[in-house]
Amino acid sequence: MNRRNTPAKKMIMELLQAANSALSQERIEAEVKGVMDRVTIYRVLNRFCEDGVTHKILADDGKFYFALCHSCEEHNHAHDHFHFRCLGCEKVECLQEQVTFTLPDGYRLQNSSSWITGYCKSCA
Amino acid sequence: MNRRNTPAKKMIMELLQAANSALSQERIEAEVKGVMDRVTIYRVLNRFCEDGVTHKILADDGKFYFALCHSCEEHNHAHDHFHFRCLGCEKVECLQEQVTFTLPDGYRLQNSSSWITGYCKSCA
DNA sequence: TTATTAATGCAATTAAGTTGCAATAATACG
DNA sequence: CGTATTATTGCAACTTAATTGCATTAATAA
Repeated sequence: MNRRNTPAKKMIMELLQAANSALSQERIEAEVKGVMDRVTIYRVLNRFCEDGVTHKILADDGKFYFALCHSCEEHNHAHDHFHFRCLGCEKVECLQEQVTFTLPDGYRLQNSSSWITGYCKSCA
Repeated sequence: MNRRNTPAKKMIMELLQAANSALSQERIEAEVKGVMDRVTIYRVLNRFCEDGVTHKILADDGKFYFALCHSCEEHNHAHDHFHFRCLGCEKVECLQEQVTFTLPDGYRLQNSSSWITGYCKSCA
């Protein structure tokens, strides 16, 4: 199952790199308008995730956002920071701010996900 | 538009009170099995929200969970705590643990939502 | 006891994402 | 370079969670 280098894949990768933030399928679809099918975008993004070059996070708007893995170790994506979703430009970014908490006694942690919405510097 | 006291409404309210945690429509539907329509459950729950007796929160599984308002002031629901969703019993509960963070300069806060998944004391 | 209209049930729709399948096109190999 | 292999694509159809339209039912005010 060797991956192939297709125009769709290249274009989506470029968008992710240029954005320097997490993008939703919806957003990418808007950017590539008509160049490729809706489903292709989903499939390319999910393949990126399988390959560990991106990860997807479910935002507090119920949609998935895809971002390039930078500080993610293989199959252990770093998510212990807050995610910010701008209601203006709709960009999603990772904040420096770490998420910290202590679980009640006897609880076992599996995952955590913290979202902040508002307006980013340029949109405020 | 005066509200009426229907069996559906009563039953759902009792479930919410008994649960002492946030419930999804799915969960409520399972509990009332066949007594009322799926859509009715959604409508009752959403009316509760309109009336300020419950609030709904979108969990990190993409589903809405409804909980009675206790420490919520009118139209200003208190959410500055972590929410815990148990992967075993599927219960959602509010933790004591407060969510704290400082936004980068120039950012404006609108809302925040923090979720932790794992196994609660009885399921661990 | 009846009239008003909120609430319900059922079918259909929306939104985000996934799946099946035949057609297309990267790429490995002779 | 030409061909075979099979990953990738596009289109239609499906899934899941939730909402909407509309005719019918049933709280409740009179």
